[in-house]
This record gives sequence, structure tokens and C-alpha cells, in this order.
Amino acid sequence: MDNLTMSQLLFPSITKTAADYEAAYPPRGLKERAKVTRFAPSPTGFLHFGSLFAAFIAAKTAGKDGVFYLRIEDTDKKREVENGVIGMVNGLREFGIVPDEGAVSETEEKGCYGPYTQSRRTPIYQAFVKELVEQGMAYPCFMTEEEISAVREKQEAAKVLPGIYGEYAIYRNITAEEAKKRIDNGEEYVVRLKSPGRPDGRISFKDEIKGKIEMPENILDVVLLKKDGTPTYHFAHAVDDHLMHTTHVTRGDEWISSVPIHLQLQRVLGFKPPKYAHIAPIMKEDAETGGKRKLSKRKDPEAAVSFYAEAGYPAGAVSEYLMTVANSNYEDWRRANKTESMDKFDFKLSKMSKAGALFDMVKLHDVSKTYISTMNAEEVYSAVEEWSGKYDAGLHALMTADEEYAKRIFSIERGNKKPRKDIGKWSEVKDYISYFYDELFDGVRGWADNVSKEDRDALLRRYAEIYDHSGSAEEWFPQIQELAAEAGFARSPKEYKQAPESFKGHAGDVAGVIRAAVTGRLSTPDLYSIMQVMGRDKVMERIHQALEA
RNA sequence: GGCUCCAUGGUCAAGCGGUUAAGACACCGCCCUUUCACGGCGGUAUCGCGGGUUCGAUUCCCGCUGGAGUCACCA
Repeated sequence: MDNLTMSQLLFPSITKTAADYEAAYPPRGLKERAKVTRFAPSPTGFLHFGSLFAAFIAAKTAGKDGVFYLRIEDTDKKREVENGVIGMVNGLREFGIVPDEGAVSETEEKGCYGPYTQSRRTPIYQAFVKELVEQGMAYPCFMTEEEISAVREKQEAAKVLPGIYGEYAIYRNITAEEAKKRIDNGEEYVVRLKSPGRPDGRISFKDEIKGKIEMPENILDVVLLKKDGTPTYHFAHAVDDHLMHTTHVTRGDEWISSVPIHLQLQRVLGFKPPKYAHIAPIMKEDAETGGKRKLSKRKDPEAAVSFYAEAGYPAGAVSEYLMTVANSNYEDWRRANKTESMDKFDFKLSKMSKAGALFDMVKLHDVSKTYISTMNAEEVYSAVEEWSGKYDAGLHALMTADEEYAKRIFSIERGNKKPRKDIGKWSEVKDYISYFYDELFDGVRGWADNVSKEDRDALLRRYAEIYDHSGSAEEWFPQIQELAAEAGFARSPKEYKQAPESFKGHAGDVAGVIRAAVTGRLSTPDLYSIMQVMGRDKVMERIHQALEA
């Protein structure tokens, strides 16, 4: 009877019961094995690469038959940031992650299992706590911060488990009368679980990624409701994931140690626990210690998802990388299914690695190169146009000034069966195509050292005379060979190798001279195509410039 | 410190009692080639240590070491 008095005292305005909410959140009518997952960030406005990874995993786990939703965990006002939700939603969408349900912006959401924003669910949590109080499973605790830290100090000195439990839980058996007196007196309190855990109890559960995990049972009287009536993460997790029918909780593995609390909460509340999949964090080599550590928002620019957008890594390429990290067999699948959508790949939580992988920027770059190599000129153009619009006004101006020209540049060695794998990120494009634009061209960067200056100049002068811009690709190379032969170079590498002493070099070296003059560099895509795109005037101009230099 | 997880090349990793210990990135070499790439072929390089169990351990068990996580009215 006292419990009932207590629950009324604590929650006089809560009229709905747990059963009411159970009825309001009926089971989802999903296919037999369909999974329900979620991504549940705090709306800090900062999308961490690790968070993106977690969201990615949750979305892939749900797949097309399941439901993936976005829940905003904003129970801590101190962490809140303006427009954090919309920032999060937009960040995810850039990477193709669009939740089936949940928050859409600060004020809107979609789906029938909401609200999906915890700050709007306070009465729900309180209804469940109220019920626990009625059952004598929860109680108000009036300890002050000072008292609690004094207890902790004592416990640490005595080398016993720190926290509020057993003899340290001094309000565990507080009467309704005393509670009323204190409340009337203006004292603040939290509501704690009256933990049924036994000191020597053990629990075990099967993690979908890590396998069987065994741990001591929870004996702490954890806080359910903070003094402002708002739930703690633990309690909100238990209630929300139950009501929203989450089947698989995917989250960072820093949560493993609180699983005993969660399991206990679910048991006390009469909920069936979800399956857990604890994801190992993406690590970073720490230059200072030489060891590994989590990718840090503070120290690592690449921890922010915005970093990749700025560098110009296509979101699709980042997703490809994420998937190779998540399921290493994805790479093999991708090689065998070059043009398939990633959605066709059978992602498995059980294939995830148990240990944290080191973030590999070099690998990302390679994945991105391969990804971009499959794009056609149109796609590359619009990506570069969009990227430069945001991050490189100079490049953007060139792109839009002559769209056709830019597209012809991007079409070189692209869209064929063996596409060139050159661009890794959009920020590389400017330098890569700089010689096509006089505004960007910075002169000859260096000559190959196997051709003397006299020979070079002679070659260039002669080439300027014979250059035929209207010639076809088939006619072009024989012309180079002809020029080579005239000047004492072999027509082919093979011919040169047979008698190196009788030649100055071979046709390739001659082409190299022309390439350096026209583009300023030793390494470019197919020269004939480049000259065709550039136009006769620019080609001749470059050759003459090189001669004068 | 207590509790917990993890441990194969420089990196990501396959492996699940017997293998020449896959594959990818990076690196090196060769081939192809008008250059650069792409591609093809090949190469360097890995089972942390010590005990068991076993005819036989990278694989199973224990210990050690190392790394990571967690011990809030933050998530």
C-alpha cells in the first residue's frame, strides 16, 4: 500500500499506465525475419565518422525488408546544439542513409512509433517508472552530489565497488511519509532502481558480433529518472527499444559494460531483450604514443564527416570504404559484381570484426579511385561542378564558363572498358586538369632527362611543322614514329632494345618531349586525345612557348 | 585498480585441429605500352610469449604480455 502512495506522491499527474503505452505501440506487421534497427545519436550537430559507421551498420542490418529509424537522444540539455537534428539528418542523407522512420528535422518526424525524440517522451518514461515504484522496484533518492562523492571516496579507499547499492543506498527503503516530508521541504531527488541483483550473480548474453559475453550481474541502484524528471540513457534505451520494437540494437562497443544494467531493466519491466550487436570503433594510429586510439573529434580532422565532403571524396566512395571495413568479404564481392548496387550485397553482422580497425586513408583513396573510374564524363562533370561550387570558386568558374570543354576533358579515357583510375577526390581535379586551362597552366615542370636540349628543340621545331590536327588517332602515332626515325630515334621500344647504341631513344621518348611541352608534365592521359580536346592553337602555342623557354 | 573485450604481414583481413597460412591496400620487380595510368604476372612481409590438450596446433584450454573499453543525475 505504501508503494502506491509513493507512486502517487511522485507522479501525481501521470495517468496513463504502462499497459496503455503497450497498446499504443503494437507489434510491427513485418515479415518473419525482418529486423528493426535504429541509429540513436545525441543531436550535437557534429556527425562523427564513427557515428556514420554505426548508422551505416544499422541501416544495412535492417536491409530492405526491415525498418531502420532515427531516434534523437536529447535527454541531456547540456549537450544540445541548435539545429543539431537537421544537421544529422542531412549528414546521413549525403551518404545515402535515409531512415524509414524517425526524426526528419527539429520539429518534424515520420513513422507510427514516435515520438522519436526523447525529450518529447517524458510522460512515457515516467509512466513506466511509476509502475516500478508501485511494485516497489524503484524509489526516490535524496542524496546530494556531495553525499554521493563522499560515499565514492569511502568506497575507493576501502577498495569496494563504487556506487549506490546495498548499505550505501540509504533511501532504498524510504517511506512515503518521509519522502513527502522531504519533497514538501523542497529537496530534490532522483528515482533509482531497487536493483534485484545479487553480489555474486553472473549473467551472460550472446552478442551478434562479439559472441558470448559473461559478466557480473548489476547490483547498482542505477538512476532511472534524473532530478529534472528526464530519463537516463539506460532507462530510455530499455523503454524506447521495447516500445519501438527494435530487434537489433547496434551501437558502439563502449556500451558492453552497461549491458547488465540493460538486461536487468528489461527483466524488471517485463520486456523481451533485443539482440545486441556491439561495434568495435574505428581507430587511428596515435603519433604521440605510437599506439591506437579512437578516432578523435579533437585531434583528427578526418573524424568529422564534413572532412570527406570538403576533400571531395564522393559519398558513394566513402560508403564503399565503410562496407569494406564492415564486411571484408565485400571487396571480393565487389570485384565480381562491379556494377551492382551495394544493396545487393549480403551484409552480415557476424562478419564484422571484433577488434577496432585502424582507419586507412590510403585505402579509402584507392577505393575512391576505383569508384570514380566507373563514373562517366557527365557524372564526373556534375560532381566536380557541385564540389567546386562549394569549395573552389576558381575551378567552378572554369567549369561553368565552358561546360562542353570540361566534359570533353573528363571524357578522356573514361567510359570505356578499361577506364582510367586517376582521380581519387575532387580536390585533385584542379591540378590534374590544369594544363587544359591557360589560367592554370604553370609551364613545363620538367623534361625527361634522356633527351638532350638540342634534340628536344629540334624535335619540337619539326613537330610544329608537321603537326596535323585533323589527323585521326590511327594516323597520329605513325607520324610520331616518322618524326622519331628522322631524328635518329627508334620507331618502337622493341627496335630500340635490340640495338640501343644505334639510337638516341625511341618513339616513346619523342612523345614524351611533346607531352612535356604541351602539358608541362611527364605523366598525363592519352596525348592524342589531350591535343584534340585542347585544339590546334593551344597545342602550337605550347610548343612555341616551350621552345622559347 | 575491479569488470569486460580483443590479439594472423606496415594496414584491412580469410582461416574455424592437418593449408605451399586466401585476398585487398601499400611497397618492389617484370610484362603490356607512344607517356602516364589501367591491366596481367611475380616478389618482400604475418600467426605476441609461455605452458598444456592432441599423433598433430594459427585454430581448443590456462597463464602472461600488450592493446582497447567501462566504472556519472553524459550519451
